Amino acid sequence: MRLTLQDYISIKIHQTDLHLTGYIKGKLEEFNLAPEQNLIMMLLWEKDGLTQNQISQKLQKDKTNIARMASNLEGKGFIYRSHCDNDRRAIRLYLTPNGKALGDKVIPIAEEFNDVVVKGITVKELVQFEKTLIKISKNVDCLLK
Amino acid sequence: MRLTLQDYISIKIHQTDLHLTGYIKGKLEEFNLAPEQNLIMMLLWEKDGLTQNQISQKLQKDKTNIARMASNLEGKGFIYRSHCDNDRRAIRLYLTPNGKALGDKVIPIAEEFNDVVVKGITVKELVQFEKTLIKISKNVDCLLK
DNA sequence: ATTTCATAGTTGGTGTAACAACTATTCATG
DNA sequence: CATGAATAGTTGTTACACCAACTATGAAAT
Repeated sequence: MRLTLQDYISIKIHQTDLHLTGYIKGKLEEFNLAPEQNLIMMLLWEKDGLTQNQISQKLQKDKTNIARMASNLEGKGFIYRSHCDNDRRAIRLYLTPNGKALGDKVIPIAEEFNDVVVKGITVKELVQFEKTLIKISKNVDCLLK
Repeated sequence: MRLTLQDYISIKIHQTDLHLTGYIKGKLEEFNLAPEQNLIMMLLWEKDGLTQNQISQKLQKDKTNIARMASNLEGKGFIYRSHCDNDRRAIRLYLTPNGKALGDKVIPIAEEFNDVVVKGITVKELVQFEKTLIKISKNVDCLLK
């Protein structure tokens, strides 16, 4: 029996992800911050001065994406980049005063966003959901070895 | 208490989606077919001659994306485009012999992909997972009104 | 110390997504 | 049937995601 597109769980996940991204994109628009750029900022608000490589690992993103997003954030005046003294290859990202100030406005929005997302979902349900997500991730990760 | 990035369910969904996309991308590479292009092909293998607008609705994608992907698929020789006789605005997509032949090879891979994704997950667990996904989608959809 | 390998980052290219502005056709209404 | 609204598609722009190929720097090994 042939599957229709709607039978593929991967497609449902993909479409949900697009909904989520679209939603948060709208929320962040007024701050001139794109969703993935915001993730870098979230890391820096937590710990300033991370290298691009550290950010790349934490966000599980390609280093090329981080480089371009960092360049973009620098252009917007939220961060500046400076070569690391110990290792001249590495570049550390530091918040500008503007970037620091932005956190006070954006962090509450991020937390409120999460509240909206999980509304009407019990803790138990969410935990089970995350378990299934992890199973799915692991099922396809085996390719990478 | 401040959330770390890993506490955001949306980020977990996003990263799982990226894993899935990366996996299927690898599987389809040898056929010169990108993941989202494949979705259009899946629809056409099911029912040939759909308009771009119909495809756009079925895939819940922006019409601009469909237009460009269709143009791409035409360039690869898998489909051809032809203005609809009843409505000169609309463009129908038709499989070429090459495109038809591709289905015999790719459809089994798509179904095998789904098998891999849901491996070790019970039907009950999957149903619950989908319910939660829908809840999450609905929670952010309210913005659109 | 020199060669070699590994690591951090950049650049170029392709493939999605989403939005705005545009053309061309069709429909709806007076 | 003429005008305006709606619809189908295209083009341009921005932001990711990923790959390959590149530079620069650092580390390891003989």
